[in-house]
Amino acid sequence: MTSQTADGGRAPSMQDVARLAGVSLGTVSHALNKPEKVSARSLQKVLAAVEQLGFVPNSAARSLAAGSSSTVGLVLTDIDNSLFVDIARGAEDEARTSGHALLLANSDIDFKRQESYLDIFDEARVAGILFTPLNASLEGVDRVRRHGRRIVLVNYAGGRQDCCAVLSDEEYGGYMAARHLLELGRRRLLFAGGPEEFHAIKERRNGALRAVMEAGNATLEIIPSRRLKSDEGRKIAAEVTGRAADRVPDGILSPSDRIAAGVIHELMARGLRVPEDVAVIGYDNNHFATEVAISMSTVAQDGHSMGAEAINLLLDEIRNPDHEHRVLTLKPRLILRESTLGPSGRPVPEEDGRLPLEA
Amino acid sequence: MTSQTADGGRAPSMQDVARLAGVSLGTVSHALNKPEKVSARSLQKVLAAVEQLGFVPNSAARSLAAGSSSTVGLVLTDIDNSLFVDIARGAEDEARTSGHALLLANSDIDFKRQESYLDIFDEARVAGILFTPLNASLEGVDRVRRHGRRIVLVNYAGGRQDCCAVLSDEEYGGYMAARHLLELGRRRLLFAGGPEEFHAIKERRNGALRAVMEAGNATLEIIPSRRLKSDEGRKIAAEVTGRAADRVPDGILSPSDRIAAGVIHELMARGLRVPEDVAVIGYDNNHFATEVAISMSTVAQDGHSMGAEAINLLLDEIRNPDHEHRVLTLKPRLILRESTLGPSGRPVPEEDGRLPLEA
DNA sequence: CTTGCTAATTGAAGCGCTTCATCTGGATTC
DNA sequence: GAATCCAGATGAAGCGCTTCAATTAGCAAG
Repeated sequence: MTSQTADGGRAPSMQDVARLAGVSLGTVSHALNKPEKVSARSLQKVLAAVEQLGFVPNSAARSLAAGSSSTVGLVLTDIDNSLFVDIARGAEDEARTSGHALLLANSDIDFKRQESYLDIFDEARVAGILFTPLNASLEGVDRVRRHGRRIVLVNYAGGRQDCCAVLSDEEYGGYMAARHLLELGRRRLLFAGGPEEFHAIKERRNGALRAVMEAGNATLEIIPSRRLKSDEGRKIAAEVTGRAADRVPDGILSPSDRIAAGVIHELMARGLRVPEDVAVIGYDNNHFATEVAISMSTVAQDGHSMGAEAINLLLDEIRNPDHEHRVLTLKPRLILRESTLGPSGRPVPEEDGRLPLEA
Repeated sequence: MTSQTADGGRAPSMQDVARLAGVSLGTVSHALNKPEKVSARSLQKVLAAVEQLGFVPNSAARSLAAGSSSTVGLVLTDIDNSLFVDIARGAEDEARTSGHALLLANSDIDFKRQESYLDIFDEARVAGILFTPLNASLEGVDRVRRHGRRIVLVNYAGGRQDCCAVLSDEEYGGYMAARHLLELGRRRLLFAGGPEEFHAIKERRNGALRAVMEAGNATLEIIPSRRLKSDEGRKIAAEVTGRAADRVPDGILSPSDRIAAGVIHELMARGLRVPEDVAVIGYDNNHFATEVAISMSTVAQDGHSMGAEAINLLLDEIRNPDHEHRVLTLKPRLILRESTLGPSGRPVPEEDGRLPLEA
């Protein structure tokens, strides 16, 4: 309770604590880090002194002396995308249970920032780094690994097998989405939007294609777009509704919820019924997916698990001397809502029998 | 280019660089930190050695020796709310221009996490902390300040004048929103949703009340809700549309875009026209505010400026010996879209003559 | 009362850097 | 050519902690 204002400016050090408690420096350190190695009496005295001085350990000194710190750094691509928010939460929860703090850095889809934050964590000698890289390049990964830093890739790995990674099965997600539309009886499918140079989007498209091929009697049209925003969806919806009736798609899947939201709203504005006339399904289960005019079916990647698993891989790499790198690929889940099922809109069991999670 | 794998495991230190470059330790340090104090020849040699060894400075050692680090910590309340995302971006941009890195920590609306991250930044002896506190308590602020840590409050300050803060004028935001509805000729206003114990929400309500009082011939009904999610909005909309025609509000303002989105969608689902029958305005200009069925009018707090200004206050506190604490209160902006203006929906100049920004 | 052992405690070495007082050597001046 | 300077370079002292070898205290057994 009692703690004194910084007299003399300097924050109290362990030395000060030791003096006040009448024990040696080493004992204070032990008392704070491995209390079981210290007599109850000393422990008592040390804690009292800590309290009285308002002592806060200096983590710079600690990690300098110990050779490494206990915080984990997470370099995020885009804090505005709820997938990454979920990843951060999952990582944070898991890190916390093992006594590690998680610090975030947001690269904001900027390659140079991404690299610079990698370096900052590297310089800070963090216990490890979780990294959701941009497509572009993984050179930063090699750089920090050369310095002995441990790093786990999340959400994208560019095919690397030489470090741990947690991925989402994008191809399968696209497959499930298309297959769901096909099972609803839709045959003229449209894959709406997305820049093809993104690995994830290409995969989702491939998955959709596979489902359509399997079905045999269906078609998949593909209209790419440059960005992933909702106006692209509106534009695409406007275009296809202008067509002859037999060329209007009856099922639309989009690699992003934003685009899907644009599609849905534009279709409705033009008098088409969703899902009766056109069923629409998005991707990502963004946190706003239920705030749309009609709640949106989508493919959910379990960001929380991705973050948590990534931490586990990292901890194994840290603690286990004969650690072997592993790449975990998590299956996404279908989440069915009104935009494909209609107002009855309650979730139905998905393929493998589990109930999809409600957001 | 050439850099060698960690032989011997140990990362190369400045000592190693000095040896290889054939200069002293001190010279290496100078070359790296204040190159102008060093001859061109030494600089050359040092940089070459750094390159060859793949040397990365140890920031723990640096901040231990220097007494403080150059990173700034930002403790965020809720990474899922785009206001905080904007604050983070603004802070990050501004910090970067002055050579400070910004590390984020997400308390996820959890008081204990919030306090623990405050401590982590405190222990790391960061240059300063930006803090968006929960209502609950500001005791962590006092704790870290006692240790000499500098801290700037963002978005909420609980009336404190003894530290720097950047706030948003919530009362004025509520006032503007209500006043806008009144200027559209609406007279039966409804303030929809929000837990009243939140300071910001109470303020917004007070502002709305003030506008209605000023108008004289209008009424403001208030229906609180426990949470800020869209289903609360749907519930409220469902309730009021069930009423006798002359008791249905013709203008609804909500302290959150989520609630407003629920209101809009439910009204439309029940056959009411927005904005012809009921004009609706939200609050926060969340990033999904344009992904709604009809784009949503809202009150925008300029998170980016809040973050940037907070960094500036912090830097002044760090650098300026006769710094004085200041509380900055930023005015929010009205952003007018279809949900109050109708399909013409283009932005009109706001009160002070500036054009509202499009999201 | 010894002896032997373990549990606690101690103090010093060192982690990798910054900084400051000190020293060096070449250019400048008279 | 001696005296004066000053940019540059140097090396040691510490920053606050962890850790380890060495020491001491505490206690049961003989």
